[in-house]
Amino acid sequence: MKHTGQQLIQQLQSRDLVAQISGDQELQAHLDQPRSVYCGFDPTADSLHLGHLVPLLVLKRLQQAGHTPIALVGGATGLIGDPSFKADERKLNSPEVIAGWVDKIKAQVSQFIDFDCGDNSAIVANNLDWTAELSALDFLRDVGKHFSVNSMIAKESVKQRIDREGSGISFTEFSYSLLQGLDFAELNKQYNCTLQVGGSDQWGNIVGGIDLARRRNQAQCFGLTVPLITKSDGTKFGKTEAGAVWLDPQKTSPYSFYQFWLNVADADVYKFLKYFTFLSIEEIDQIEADDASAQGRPQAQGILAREATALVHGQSGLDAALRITNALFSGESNDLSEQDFQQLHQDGLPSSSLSGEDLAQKPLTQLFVDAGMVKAGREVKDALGRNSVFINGISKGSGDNMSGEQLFSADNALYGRFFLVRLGKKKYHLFEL
RNA sequence: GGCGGGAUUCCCGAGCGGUCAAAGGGAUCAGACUGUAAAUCUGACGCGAAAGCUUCGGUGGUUCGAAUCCACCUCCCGCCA
Repeated sequence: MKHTGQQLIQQLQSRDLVAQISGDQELQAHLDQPRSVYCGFDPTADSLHLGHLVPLLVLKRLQQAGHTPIALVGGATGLIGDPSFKADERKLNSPEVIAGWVDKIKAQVSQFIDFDCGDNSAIVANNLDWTAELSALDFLRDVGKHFSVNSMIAKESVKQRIDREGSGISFTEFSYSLLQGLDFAELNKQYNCTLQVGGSDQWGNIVGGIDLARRRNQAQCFGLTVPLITKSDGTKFGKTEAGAVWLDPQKTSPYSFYQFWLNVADADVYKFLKYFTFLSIEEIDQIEADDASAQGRPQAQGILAREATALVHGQSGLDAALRITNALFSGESNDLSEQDFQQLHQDGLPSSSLSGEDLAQKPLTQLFVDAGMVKAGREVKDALGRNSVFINGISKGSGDNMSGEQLFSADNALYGRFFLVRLGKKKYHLFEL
């Protein structure tokens, strides 16, 4: 082992990665030996998003420390839906849809942990494997018998649903924590897994699993939760105007991903460096000290953006993101070469082509909505009203809305076919004739 | 099964026959200030370039006029069984 359990836990704590922990001293001693650790990911969409990244990285950190990570994909639990701290009952997705998502999430999770490093190579499991054939009666007798409804309804994670006027909880969702408990007991039996990691909203479910493993397997298990990620301004972490920040490059391009990190508030950036990078605490402290003593813009966001993007999208993804960023945000974008434009397109800068017909008939508002730049024409109208729409660097106003044909004529294009449109300060789109 | 309560624009939430595209807050977008931050201030915030068009769970009805009243339906919640 590279570190003692105590060192390992202290490291995590120094990064503020520990919200709750069970059996403090015992867990530390337990981790002096190589152990198996699991974290579950339910397929609630076709991709994981930033919220999943912290526990996933904790799994990686534990693997680096010599433990065996087990990534559990919730093919079964995804069919049910976790009610923990959710305000409303959620609608169920079809088994076919979930099965498709399971495959995608398995692949994503697998990027982050090492499957080829000897004794502690990672494992991916699917809880559908031990629940699909389980009969309802067996489940009620073998699992349900170990859970007390009294304690389940007392749990904070479902209290809101039980107390709150106008909401309720179905038996299906209420039973969720039994399934998760079963997962822990099952992984304990199959792989001798003794630690579960999860978000702090998972604490209730994890504790349930620890109890079940003790009762069914006479095993002592532990839980560790990572804190809920918050932002200093109180808005939800991991959202942009386009919605969630996904790990799938098809859903959130490496460029957008990079930009997300670059725009993190100063008040959050050092915290996020601890969560989302593998830089040492000393390095992060040094960055913070340097920023504090320097004037102007801190360097932390740039470091965070590069580290996180490389971690999720690899060096090539980072390179593409940097190429676009440099082209758009430093210097004159009109200086770009023809090859540069082609590269931007390949690198994933949002692009679309223009047809003569559309240009003749549609106002800019409609053209930009069609291109996916904005959700509603109103945003364009608003921006035009403030002269903050730029076509190849030239500001356009409300009067230009109807003259798309002229604005996007070949004469005005760069290299006869490219238009780089900027809406507001940061939203770019490449149009091609 | 019985009895009550509810469904409003992304979210929360007012409205209870005309003055309602619908208060207020949050989120979001644009502008100023900046550092592609934060905070603050300004504007926008159903769709539409506009004329105008379509909304307040659904379907019918009463009325000159309905988110607001009536009937039925759907879904949700609570209490009791």
